[in-house]
Amino acid sequence: MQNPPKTLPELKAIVAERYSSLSKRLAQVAQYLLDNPDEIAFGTVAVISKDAGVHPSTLVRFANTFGYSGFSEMQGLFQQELLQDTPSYQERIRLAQQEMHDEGTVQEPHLLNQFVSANTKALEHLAQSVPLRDMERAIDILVNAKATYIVGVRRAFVVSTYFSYALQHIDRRAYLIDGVGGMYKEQASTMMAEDALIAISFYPYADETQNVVVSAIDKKVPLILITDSSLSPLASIAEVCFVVKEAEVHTFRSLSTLLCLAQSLAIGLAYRLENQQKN
Amino acid sequence: MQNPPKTLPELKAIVAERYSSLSKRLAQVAQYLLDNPDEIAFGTVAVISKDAGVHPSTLVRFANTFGYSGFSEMQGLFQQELLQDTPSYQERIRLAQQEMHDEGTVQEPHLLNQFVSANTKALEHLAQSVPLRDMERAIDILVNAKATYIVGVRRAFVVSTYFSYALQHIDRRAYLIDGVGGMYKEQASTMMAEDALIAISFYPYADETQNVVVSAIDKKVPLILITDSSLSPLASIAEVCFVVKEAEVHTFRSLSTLLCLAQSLAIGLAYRLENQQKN
DNA sequence: TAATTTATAGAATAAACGTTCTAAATTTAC
DNA sequence: GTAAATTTAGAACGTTTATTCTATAAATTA
Repeated sequence: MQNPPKTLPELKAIVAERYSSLSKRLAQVAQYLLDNPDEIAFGTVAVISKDAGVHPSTLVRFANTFGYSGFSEMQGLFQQELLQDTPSYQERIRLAQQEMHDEGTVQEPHLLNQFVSANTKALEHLAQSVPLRDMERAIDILVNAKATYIVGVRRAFVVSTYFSYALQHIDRRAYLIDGVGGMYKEQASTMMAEDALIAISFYPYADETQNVVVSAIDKKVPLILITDSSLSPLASIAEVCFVVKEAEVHTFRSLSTLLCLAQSLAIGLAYRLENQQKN
Repeated sequence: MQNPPKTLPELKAIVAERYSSLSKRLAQVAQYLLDNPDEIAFGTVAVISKDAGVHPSTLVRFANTFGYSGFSEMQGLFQQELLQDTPSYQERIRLAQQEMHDEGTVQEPHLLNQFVSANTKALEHLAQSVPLRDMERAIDILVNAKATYIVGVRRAFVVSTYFSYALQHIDRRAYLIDGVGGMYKEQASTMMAEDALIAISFYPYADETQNVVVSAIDKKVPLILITDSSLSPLASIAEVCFVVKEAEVHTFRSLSTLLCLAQSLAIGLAYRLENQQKN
C-alpha cells in the first residue's frame, strides 16, 4: 500500500470495499471506524482500542494496512473532517434555497430536507401536546392487559406493525389484527375484557377498524385510540385517546410522530414492567 | 475559581469579560483562544503554545486561572464543541435540562421528550448524511421499474409496510414480500429484471431477507438497500445503498429516520412521475 | 528607590503516548 | 495432519505528553 486515502470519505469507501478480505481483528477495527468516527478523531490509541475491543497495536497495523505510516497519520483524516465547516442545519436549508434561487430553475429543494423540517416540527409539537397523564393511563391499561390486540389499516397499519413488533419484543402477548384472509371478525373474536385493544384510525376512518373496535367495546375491552382528531367517531368511547397531528409535505402525511408516540408507549410499558418485577 | 464554564460559548464569554484584567501572557493566550478554537481542540500543549508564542506552562496557568484542573480539561470543551451537531439542537437540550433543574425535583424527563430529542437529532443527521445523488439514483430505479418488490422482517417490516402503502398510494405496482404462509421464496419468484427490489435489513441481517435479495440479484433485479452499516453483507451488491443511523433511547432503536427516508423516496418518485406525465 | 508581590520561563518529572519487535496463536495450504 | 504463512497479543522502546516546582524577572506598592 503506497497511496493512502487523503480524505475520510475516501478512506471509508476503501475500508468498506476491502472489508470482506480483512482479518478478524482488522475487520473489527473497520467496523468501529465506520461507526464511531468522532471517537477516533479525539481518542488516543489506548482508549480507542479498548473501546473497539482490540489490542492497541492492532490500530497501528490497521493504519499500516491502508498505507499510513502509523495510526496518527490516519487519525488526521478524522480530525480534518471535523474541522470542515459543517454549517448548521438551518444554514444548510438557507443555502440550498438560495442556490435554487440563483440557478433560476424552479427545482425542488432536497426532499429530505423538507421532510426533516416538517417532521422535526411535528415531533416538537407532539412532545408539547401529549399529556403525561394520558401516557400513564395508557401504560396502566397495557400493564394490566393479558393480551394486547392491535388494529389499523392502510397508513395506520404501519403503526400497527410497529406496536406488534415492539410489544412482542418485550414479551407481551400482542396480536395484530391484520385481516389476512378477510378474517377481521375472526381475529377480533378472541378478545376478552381482561385484554386491551390499541386502535389506530385516521380519516376517513375505515370500517374495518370501526367494526373491530365496536366488538371490543361490546366485550368491555379497554380501548387505547390513536387518531387524528378529537372528533373522530371512536374518540368518545376510548379509555385513552391520543390525538396526533402528523407532519405533512405536499399532501403526503408523515408517520414519524406516530412512531415516536408508539415507541414511547412501548418503552414506558417496558420500564413499568421492569420496576414491577423488582418489587 | 471553582466553577469553570462547562461549554465553550460560556468560556469564551468569561474570557472576553476578564480579558482586560489578565496579565500580558494570559491575555495573549486569551487572544489566541478566541481566534483559533479549532487548533486548541486538536493541538498539544507544545504545539499550541509555540503557535501562540507563549511558554507551555502558560497554557496550564491559563486553564487554572479559569478554574480548570489543567489544560486538558479545558481542551475538552473545544472538542465537545466540534462534535455538536447543530446549535439549535444543542440549545434545545440545554434549555430542557435547565428547565428540569429549575423545577427542583430531579425526575426522569418525560419519556416522550427523550424520544423527540433523539429522533430530532437523528433526523438532522439523516439530512446531512444522505447524498442527493443516491436519492436520485434510487428514484431513477423506481421510475423505471415495472413493479417494485419490498422485503424486510421484524423491525424492518414496519418500514416495508410503509413502502408498500405509499407506492400503491401513488399507483405503482408494489408487492410486499411478507412471508405469509412461509412463502418468501414463492412471493419473490415472480420478480423480473425490469422490476426493482427494495430491501431493508439491519443487524443481525435476517436470512429471509438475504435469500430474497440473492434470488433478485440472480435475476438482475436492481436492488435499493436500506441498512444500518456500509459493511452490511448486502451493501456491496446493491445498486443504491442507504446507510441510516437510527436514534436510540435506552437500547430501543427508533424508526423515525427510516420512515422519513422512505417518505422522501416515495414522494420524490411521485413528483418525477408527475413531471414525466406533463412532458 | 527599596520592598514586596505577582507573573513568567525554564528545568524536572512521571505518566502516557504511538510505535516496533517478537513470540505465540491462528489460519491456510498442501 | 503436518508445514507454512499469516495474524495476533504482549512486552519493551524511546518520545512526547501535561503538569509541577522553582528561580528569575517584572510589576506594584510604600
